[in-house]
Amino acid sequence: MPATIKDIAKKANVSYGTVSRALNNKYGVKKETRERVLAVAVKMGYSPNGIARGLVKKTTHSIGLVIPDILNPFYPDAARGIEDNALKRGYNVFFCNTNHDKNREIQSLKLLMEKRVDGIILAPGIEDPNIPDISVIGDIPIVHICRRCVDPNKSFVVMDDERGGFLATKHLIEQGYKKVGFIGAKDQVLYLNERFEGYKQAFQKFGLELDQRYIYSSDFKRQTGYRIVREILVDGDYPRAIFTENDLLALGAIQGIREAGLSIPDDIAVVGFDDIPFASFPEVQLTTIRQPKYEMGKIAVSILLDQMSGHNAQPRKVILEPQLVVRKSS
Amino acid sequence: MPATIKDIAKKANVSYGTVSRALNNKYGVKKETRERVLAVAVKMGYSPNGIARGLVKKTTHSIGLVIPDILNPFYPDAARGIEDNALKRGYNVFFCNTNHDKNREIQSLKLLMEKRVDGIILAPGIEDPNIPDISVIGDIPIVHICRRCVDPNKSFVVMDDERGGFLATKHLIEQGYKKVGFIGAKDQVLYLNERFEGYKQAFQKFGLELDQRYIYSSDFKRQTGYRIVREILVDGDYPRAIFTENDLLALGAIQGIREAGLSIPDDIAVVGFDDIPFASFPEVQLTTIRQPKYEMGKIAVSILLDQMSGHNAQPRKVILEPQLVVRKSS
DNA sequence: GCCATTGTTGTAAACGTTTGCTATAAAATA
DNA sequence: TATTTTATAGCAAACGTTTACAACAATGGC
Repeated sequence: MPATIKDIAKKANVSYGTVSRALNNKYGVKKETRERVLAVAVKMGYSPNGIARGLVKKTTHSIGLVIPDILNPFYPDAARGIEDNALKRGYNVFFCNTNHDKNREIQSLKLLMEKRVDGIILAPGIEDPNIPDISVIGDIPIVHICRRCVDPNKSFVVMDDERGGFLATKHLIEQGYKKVGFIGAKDQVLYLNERFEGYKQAFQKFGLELDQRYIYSSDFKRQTGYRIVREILVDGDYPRAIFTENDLLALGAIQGIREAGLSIPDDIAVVGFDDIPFASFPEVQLTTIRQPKYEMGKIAVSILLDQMSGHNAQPRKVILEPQLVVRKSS
Repeated sequence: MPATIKDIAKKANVSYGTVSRALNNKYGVKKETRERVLAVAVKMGYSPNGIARGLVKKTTHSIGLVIPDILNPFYPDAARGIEDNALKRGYNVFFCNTNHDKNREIQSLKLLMEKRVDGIILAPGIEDPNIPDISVIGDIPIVHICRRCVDPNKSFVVMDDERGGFLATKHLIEQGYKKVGFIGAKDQVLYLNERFEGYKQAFQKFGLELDQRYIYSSDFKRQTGYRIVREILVDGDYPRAIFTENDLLALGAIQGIREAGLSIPDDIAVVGFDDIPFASFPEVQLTTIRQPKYEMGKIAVSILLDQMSGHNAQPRKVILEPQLVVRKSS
């Protein structure tokens, strides 16, 4: 329905090849012809058809973004870093939220492949036993964020999660806590859980014994943090400090602790991970490990664009430094 | 680079028209031929080229989503409702965040137009004097959310914001507060600010005089709510209750009030708008007006899809009911 | 005044599909 | 057996661009 290049050509009395050249500021068209064509184009409200263009140029100027949970405030921040920078370079981003559902992750990647996006940024969800099959995207450039990709040929931008876990746990131990618990996805996950590794490492470093009773398996949801804490508090046998794999879990835990009539950090200290905006609110004041979320997205885009251009395209592995932010919950 | 329909045709010894029919389960191809073709296709790892398909079918199976601020927790919720339902029907969504920047909104819409998305869901940002020009999208179906579109031919899904503002203010007045203030975007916005209207309406209904001193002009950011409150508290002349245009402003206001050593709701009561997840956290317990965010996104998608199908395509104006959620901040 | 050069424009193939039309062979009908 | 119907498959146009190549006129050098 919108005007095409041929419509313009007819109105301007030139061939449509010339129109294309005029519109794209290509060399080889007389100034006055170009101006006439342009005038006709704006008068007809011409909008180039990216689909047709994509077919011949084999590039769509769009990238795909796959994340596991848009409701986790970590991701909107990263998404913003990605979208800001993509748009700046003229790229649109296809956005896919998987709810940590592996099948949906695959489905999304397949759709992105069919859409022939020029590149993909993937924040994988929880892994599950049927090995995640990234191969559905053919050889579309991809960069992983948040989680290292085992494939040595693929780029990623991650935090040093192990160090983050270490810093958090070390902080708690140094505060004098002996019984430091962990809440996180230690089981569902096939790959190494680095934050958990860092936790264990801190114990080792300080010569403390790991107590399996205080390690609680969980997903990434606030409610789960809440539920676990309520359960262990009725038990009576609970740790005096807790390191949680993300801030949402920490917030749930804090709620559980408070509702049980205990105080933070006097009865139980809590340290989270991510530094989502809410963590800094005066009502919360959660000690946590800061991730440069926006930055992470931004870097991922520029790596991806390098990869797509073919220039500077060797796989890059970026590991960002975590930062302990001490607030009042510990 | 990926295998095309012609590659398959060659391998399977049929014409490429037949391959297309086989792949799409069209009538008119012998069962064994179809199976042979399908086998070749999976062996070659065929992925249909949506670009080429889009060119001939004039439909891309993708929709655009334009929102003003992904960092406001209201929108991820709505985005999830949109993406869930779009994906269910096989549609991908192009995601655009505008940071309340009108130029960027236009740029995003233009890009979506070039990408020839089948439909658009738009949550407009703050309006500004140079009239927002939606016409860049030609006649792509569009449905507005969060804000009513004046064009009678366009669909929208909104809350009854005026009623929401009324309910919030009424609640405060009924609690016995006489000096009820307002923080929100009363100035930058050209169109009628319905929440503010509801606020004024409540005053009228209770026969109270509106006090201009307690009406504060603001954007939608938490920091702004904080700043405004700090300013008015040093002033000394401040309202005893505040209705803010959204929850982020309320959270900022609460922080400001607490940091000034005042207590909520004893010294100042606060009511927000949106019911973002944090509002219900025990640390916050913000009284607010609930918006059915996920639902809103979901409805928008189904209206849009109707519009796109041409069936059931008359413009629909959906106005959802607000719900007052009383917590501890009032 | 002839040839080479330059600047401008037109022509047509290509991108990877879908689909209406035609062609063929087999099956059904007369 | 001759004719019509049906099932299957091939052919080619179309979608809206980009771009290599050819065509042509005007210009300049000799």
